[in-house]
Amino acid sequence: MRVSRAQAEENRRAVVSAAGKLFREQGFDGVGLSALMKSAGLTHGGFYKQFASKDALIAEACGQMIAESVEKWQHLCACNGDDPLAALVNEYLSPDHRDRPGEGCALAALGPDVARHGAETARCFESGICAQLAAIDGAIATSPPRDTARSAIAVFSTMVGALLLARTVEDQTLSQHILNEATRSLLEPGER
Amino acid sequence: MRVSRAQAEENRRAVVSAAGKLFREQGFDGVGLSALMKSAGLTHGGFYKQFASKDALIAEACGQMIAESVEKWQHLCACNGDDPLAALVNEYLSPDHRDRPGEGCALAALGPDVARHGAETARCFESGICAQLAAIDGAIATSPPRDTARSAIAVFSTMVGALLLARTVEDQTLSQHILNEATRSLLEPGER
DNA sequence: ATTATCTATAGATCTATAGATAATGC
DNA sequence: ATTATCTATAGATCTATAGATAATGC
Repeated sequence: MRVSRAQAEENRRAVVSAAGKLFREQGFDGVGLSALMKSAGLTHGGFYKQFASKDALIAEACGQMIAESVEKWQHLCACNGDDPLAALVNEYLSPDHRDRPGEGCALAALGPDVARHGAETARCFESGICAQLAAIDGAIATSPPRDTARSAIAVFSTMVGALLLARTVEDQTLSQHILNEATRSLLEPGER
Repeated sequence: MRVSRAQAEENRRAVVSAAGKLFREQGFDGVGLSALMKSAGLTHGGFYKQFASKDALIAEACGQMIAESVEKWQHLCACNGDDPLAALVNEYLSPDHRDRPGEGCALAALGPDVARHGAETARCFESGICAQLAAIDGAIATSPPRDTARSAIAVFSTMVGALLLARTVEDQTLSQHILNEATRSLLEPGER
């Protein structure tokens, strides 16, 4: 039943990865350790050899998700030097991102869960938010001027809020309209 | 042990009201029926004489929360005829609203929970969102022109997203900065 | 010999139900 | 007599732990 040290480490990574997906889809309280371990191909008994508690896994999964998001944003900016802001906004407000919360922005999927949880996960999200704000600041400076020159905080707020609205609404037409309208308001060209 | 019909109806309202507060504070999955009934001054055994299931209560509590929000928004607009948009934004992005999710916007507190839940609660939120968008549309038309003439969807998205960010962040200074910056971007005066 | 994972289980909590109780309302 | 609420409990699930098992790694 024992596996090699390398395999064990990969198993551990698989658990953290499965946790990231399942938490975003169903919330911290919506996933039990049994289902979680099963989703990583293991049984629940082995959990506590890898993690001190469910909260410890939550903290680690959050760190992982945040790191991935920030990296993805920086990559998007680097690959779209002529208009990085458009790249970020179009990606973030795409139907694909809306429909796959398990692989998307942890803040939009778990924000309220994090606010209810301990300070450790909150601080983790905070550093991610700051990094994403910095990415937007950089993107604004590099991108062509818009009609409505807005701060990074205003841009990010609009993005997160629009995604939340589009996910909450049932009517697909309205949902798409929200994404389109938010995108338009963030990217409409200016005269300067 | 039995109470009068009027009292029973008031007890029922107390349960729905307590549910609205506790759900917003701790999420649908974070509150058990036992704690919920206790918070309304009753024992858990009586729950199923009043509600068909926990899901039924969730749907009813959501309807109640949405109705209260919409009414509050309309009242705010009616009482601030000279600049209803400023009234809405200042209220929504106030530290008080940020710090009391149990009495605040259900969308910001429960958006992801609703998206994970059944279609019934989602439709309930959808009608509330439409009503709030209509209120913003009316407010924009009545309020003085802003530098950045934006659609109701963009304004609402920024409001919801900023509240979510301000609640997630741990650092109080940053949290306040988010609220201030979003408010400024939504209300800075225009020339027209 | 060590240890990653497994099966089994403890103790708590959750949703839901059953039957008892006692005050209302006809 | 009806019924709103109570106590008690069933059955499922949740976090966490204990001890068994079998393959790794020295």
